Amino acid sequence: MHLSHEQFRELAWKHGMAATHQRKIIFEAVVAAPGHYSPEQIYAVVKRRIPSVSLATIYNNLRLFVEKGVLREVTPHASTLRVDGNLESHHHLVCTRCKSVQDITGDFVDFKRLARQAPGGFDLTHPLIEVFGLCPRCSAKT
Amino acid sequence: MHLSHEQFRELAWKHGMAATHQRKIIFEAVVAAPGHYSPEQIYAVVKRRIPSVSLATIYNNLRLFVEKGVLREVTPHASTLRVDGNLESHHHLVCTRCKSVQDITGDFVDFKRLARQAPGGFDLTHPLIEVFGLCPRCSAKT
DNA sequence: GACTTGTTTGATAATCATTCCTAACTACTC
DNA sequence: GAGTAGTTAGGAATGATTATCAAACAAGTC
Repeated sequence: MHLSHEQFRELAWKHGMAATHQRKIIFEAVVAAPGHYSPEQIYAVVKRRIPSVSLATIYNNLRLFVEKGVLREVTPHASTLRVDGNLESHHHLVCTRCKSVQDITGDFVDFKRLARQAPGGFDLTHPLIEVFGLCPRCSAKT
Repeated sequence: MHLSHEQFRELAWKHGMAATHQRKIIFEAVVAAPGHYSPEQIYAVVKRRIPSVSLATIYNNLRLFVEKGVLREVTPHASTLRVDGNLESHHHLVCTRCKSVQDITGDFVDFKRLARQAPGGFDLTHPLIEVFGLCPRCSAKT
């Protein structure tokens, strides 16, 4: 996907960011990516169009895009490993802002339907569900 | 939670691991943790009972526990940031082994029920769902 | 179109979580 | 209780991400 300078400027404007060339190219690279690229991969793509670009610029702008709500983070997670000692069947409620995790039990997923919609071969014998939202504390801060 | 030496030995045995003292203390620390502790926090707890323990031992054993299926990882994630350029409403199917993420659309979550079971104050106005399983490739390898 | 101000960039150093390495130790077998 | 394979402690190494800071830039003002 390519945008005109005006289109991108409007998009950036709407989210309170200056419309720089780098930002436009990075945004295009992310949206055009077939899957979910890592910063390094995006860097490689952007470098083809702006050879002088710095990896730090990729990181800065990805972060900015996520903060401004233009893009979202896949599996938002605490920056460190967490393990689950709760051996009962349960799901998780994850706060996208502070990354806290609460356990939740209950039967709110239609697994039959899910299985039908999942691509063939995806093994859902022990599905775990994670629901993202805002915990009370972060929600209050807004 | 404290286990007798015999109880832990049996548990370890069942999962094909040797029953070392360190492992027992680490396991107890994780299961006793009220929330989801980080490796550093578990290290601090274990250190109170085994002052000479090394942080690497915590990491090694947490990884082992997860591999052997004794504990599970909270929000399994790729070791690097991923952003989502898909601006349509959709959910994710995440492979717990290779960490790949596929997009999935569809209506398999009962949000009313979920809202009822979520603790008060948790903001679910833009819920994202992530379903963990095994992608076809990893599922085939077993 | 030049001026100004606050923002962004690029290059590199710094930081943080995690893994690797190796010699010394343990659990378990016989 | 000696042998052996697997485990540990400790520190060095790695890899992802963030901080720093001087130079370049965006965008509003004249």
